[in-house]
Amino acid sequence: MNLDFVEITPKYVFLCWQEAYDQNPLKSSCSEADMKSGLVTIKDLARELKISASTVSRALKNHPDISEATKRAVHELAEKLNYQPNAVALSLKQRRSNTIGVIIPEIVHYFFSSVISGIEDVAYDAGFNVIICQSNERYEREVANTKTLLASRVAGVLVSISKETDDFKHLFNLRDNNVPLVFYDRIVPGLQADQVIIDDFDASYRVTRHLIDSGRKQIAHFAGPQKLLIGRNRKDGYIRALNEAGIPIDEKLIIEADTFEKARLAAMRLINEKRKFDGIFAVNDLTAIGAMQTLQKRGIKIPDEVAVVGFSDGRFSGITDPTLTSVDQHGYEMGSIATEMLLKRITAKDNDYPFETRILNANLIIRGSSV
Amino acid sequence: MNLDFVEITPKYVFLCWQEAYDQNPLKSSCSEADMKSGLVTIKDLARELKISASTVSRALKNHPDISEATKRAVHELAEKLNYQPNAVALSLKQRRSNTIGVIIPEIVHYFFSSVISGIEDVAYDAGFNVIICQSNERYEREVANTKTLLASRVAGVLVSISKETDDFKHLFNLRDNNVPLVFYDRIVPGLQADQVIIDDFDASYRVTRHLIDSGRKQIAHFAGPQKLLIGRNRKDGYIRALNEAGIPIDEKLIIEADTFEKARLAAMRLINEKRKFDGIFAVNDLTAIGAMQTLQKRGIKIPDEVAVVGFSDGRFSGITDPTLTSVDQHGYEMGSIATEMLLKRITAKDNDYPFETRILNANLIIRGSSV
DNA sequence: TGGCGAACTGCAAACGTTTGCGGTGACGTT
DNA sequence: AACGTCACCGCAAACGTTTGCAGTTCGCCA
Repeated sequence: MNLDFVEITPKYVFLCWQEAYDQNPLKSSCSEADMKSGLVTIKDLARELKISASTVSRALKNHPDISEATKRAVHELAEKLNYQPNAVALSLKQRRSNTIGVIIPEIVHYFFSSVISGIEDVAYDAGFNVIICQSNERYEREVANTKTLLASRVAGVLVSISKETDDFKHLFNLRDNNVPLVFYDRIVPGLQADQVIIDDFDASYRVTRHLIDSGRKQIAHFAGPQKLLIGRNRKDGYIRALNEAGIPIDEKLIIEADTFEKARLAAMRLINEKRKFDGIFAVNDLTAIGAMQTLQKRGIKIPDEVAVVGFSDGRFSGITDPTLTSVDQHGYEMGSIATEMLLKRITAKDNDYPFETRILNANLIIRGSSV
Repeated sequence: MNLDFVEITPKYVFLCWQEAYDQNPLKSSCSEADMKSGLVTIKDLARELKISASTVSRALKNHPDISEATKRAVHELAEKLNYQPNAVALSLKQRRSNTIGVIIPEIVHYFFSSVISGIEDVAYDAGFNVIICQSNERYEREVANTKTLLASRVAGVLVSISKETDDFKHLFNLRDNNVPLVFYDRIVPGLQADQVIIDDFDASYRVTRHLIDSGRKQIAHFAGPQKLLIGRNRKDGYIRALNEAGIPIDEKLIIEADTFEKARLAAMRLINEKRKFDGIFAVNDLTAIGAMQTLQKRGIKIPDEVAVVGFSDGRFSGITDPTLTSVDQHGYEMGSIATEMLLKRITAKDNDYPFETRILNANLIIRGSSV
């Protein structure tokens, strides 16, 4: 990490700035109440108006017991002194914060950042904050995250487990402390809980069907690791479609290759071994793009000679040439739906309705690489 | 948003799961103390051990006043009952939470999500939580975000302003309430504050120098909007390099085009108008990729006939053919450095040391499209 | 026997809210 | 004159911590 810092005042950066904005017109004519140190509190308002804190509290939320005159006075002063309710005091009182925790493997992925975006939007609309914890795919870190969230007394937690995680005590710990839990994308096998996942099997099935329907007969699959659920489900969908169409499975056309580089090598091998194939279904977009590049370099026309389909990785599919047929994983929707499910549990009076599993049907998006 | 939900129990999803994990060995032999409802508190420990809460509190942090015996007993019980300190009570007491707020335009961008990642890692190591607020590039939302963060009594705020924002009262509001502020990437003109930014001018200058040094003489610039600072700075760096090399500026070779589609059109136009050019410096990677595609479609060899350089957008540069020379914007470092600056301010006893502006030198990464 | 540290531990207040309950006038009704 | 009603407001406790200060035991020494 060799960064160079230039500690000078930037000359060219502030080329033509307006005058300094550095005078603030607000906060001019206020009494001594808010000058102590921190922010102004209900007590400050009460002292100023010579009424009790309870009255101020009630007035602020328009409780019917309070006279119009008092309400007006309170609201006016609150406005003037720029009163901001102290959420942490409230959280303490209610024994729960209006914050939901998110445990996420790695933010820096299009899919996961879309999920966060969906979470954030829904939570925001419901008046909830979200605190984000990255596990960085580490089990230890994930455990620490649950402790942090527990300490913050979050109202609920959304979690997608790390690749390392195969012990779930920390999650049970959350549940045992009555913290509602919703899993998204990477769920915990066998744990009774709300969860929302993608129907990988169905999506892969439809991808393969699409290739078959457009006349392809020898379809290769660049598969993901078979120890991962998504790897298995995607391969199974592919096989199912082939079976249904009466196309025999050719094991030589199924290659475990889930990265850009591996895909290039795999495609190279297929060509060098002179295997016949007229379609490739890759387990993710990067893999598909790697394959495409190799094919094109060998002069193979896409989609005329070989159709290529990817899976999900976000922003890439639109910028390849030809554009890449792929599957939309609906990260944003996954995040927003998971959050809705969580909020439902949080606000439910009796929390013992059955757990729900939502399976999102990923959309096949047909682009130039397959038609 | 037409999503199909399959509400059935997934048949194929749980193919070969192990037995249900759904028994939790913990939380078996505990007294009635933690059975009330919420989590176990210091008071619970105190009641159980028949000592005062103060003693428990002190014992937990190994205060020298407390006897070894008591400490041991407390720690043991805390462990047994799985005591988790209540961070919100602490926050209330300290009149400040150990949380830092982040205001970010849009999470779903490689650059910004890297920034978050950097923030999260540093904050985590310092024992701070981060609560994320997306402005979605909206002024209104940004204002609401500051209110939220103020209500949560965050210890400090990291902010990158939205594209809409040109009124900064809400930020002054934060500052007036003694909330330390650090700006990253999108700073506020003229506001005295800590900030960390990228040296766009220098990076562009070096990009252009690189093209010149490798023998290019007619270099086009696909520019960003000139009302944005980054647009101007990047163009200025380009011009400076040309000037220094004694190459005359050809206004016809400077085209405002900052999207994939606009770049394709712009490249098309250059070709159709039969302009001579042997290099393109694009204001971002997508633009560069759009240009590359058009060139390649017209049979122009990259980099032999025309060199192409992009700027920063993350994951794309490695997967094009040829791979794209670009500039690494160091999002992660920007996030971590900004967080370090913020933490320094938060923990400083006297907070009136001068504001600091850190300018990160973006790295030029030379790849296949320019050599 | 009284005094004096030393070694522990507890009391109580505070952080900023919310809320059940009780109180105080004013006014109208018997 | 006594009572009830109504509208409005305040008391106090609670949420879970921390911390200055004030005890309360000791043992020890003079």
